[in-house]
Amino acid sequence: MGKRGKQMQTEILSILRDSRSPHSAYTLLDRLQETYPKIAPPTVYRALAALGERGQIHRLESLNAYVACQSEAHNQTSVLSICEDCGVVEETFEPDIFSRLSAALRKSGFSAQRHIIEVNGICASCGPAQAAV
Amino acid sequence: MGKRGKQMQTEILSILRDSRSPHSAYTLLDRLQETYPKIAPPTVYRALAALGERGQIHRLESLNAYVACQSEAHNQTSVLSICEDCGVVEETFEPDIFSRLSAALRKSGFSAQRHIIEVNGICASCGPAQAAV
DNA sequence: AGTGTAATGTTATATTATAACTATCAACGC
DNA sequence: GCGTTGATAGTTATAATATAACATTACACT
Repeated sequence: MGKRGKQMQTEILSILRDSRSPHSAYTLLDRLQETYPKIAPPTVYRALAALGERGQIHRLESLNAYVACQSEAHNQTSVLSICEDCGVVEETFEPDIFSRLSAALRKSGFSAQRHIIEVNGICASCGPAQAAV
Repeated sequence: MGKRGKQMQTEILSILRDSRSPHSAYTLLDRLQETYPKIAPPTVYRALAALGERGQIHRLESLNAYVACQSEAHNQTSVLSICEDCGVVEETFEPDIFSRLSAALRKSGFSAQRHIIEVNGICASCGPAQAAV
């Protein structure tokens, strides 16, 4: 990994950390182009791939977008809950659910390697309890 | 819904049911064009949307692809397990896991509406037990 | 410096999805 | 029957996401 790659990864991570909402690769590209006018999509995708491998970001498969990992312990599989109202993504850890899931699938001979759990709904700040206030 | 729309939906459903592996929208488009040479992407996407709403197909968010629902009871949320080796997708029902997941999120005020659970791994036919045979 | 390898840059293009507009057709009141 | 309306489908174009393929640079080692 060269200097430039690291730099891009750091920039992307800081953009993602500044907001709890997901950003698409092209939103990130636009942001990076403010500083580095000439970068192209592969640069962003390479940085995203590197960050993803280290567990520093998560890809939201249902949105084709990316968020920063909110935990210290990267590479822990997590549940990503997405508020349909405000767009905020929260990360929660439910190791028990993952192991049950793996166990359930193992019964039919399936060996789980990667779990993708995304839940759409309404977050605490947007929910009816808040709306009523 | 007109005649043509229904026809497309039926065709797509039968293509998807003929294989347990996911098909992309454009693979389906190619297949449909063998019979209806002039159809365009929106036709396919409209049919997929209608089938999806009725729970007759599932979209694999992590693959941007579609499979037929394998259950009689559509609209039951299911776990989709994807074999990384042969590509086959199996659908399993774990209502208990979904309710635990919703319950866990509810603790932090999140109200779950839609669960996306996809698991990548190796299926029974491709697993080490089989490889050893 | 010279060579080999990995990282980055660049161009082009593939893949997935939808917007926006037009045409068709069926149901309805007249 | 005839026009009006609203829903469905067709068409064209383009947006959004992602990667292939190749050129260039940087860097480590000799």
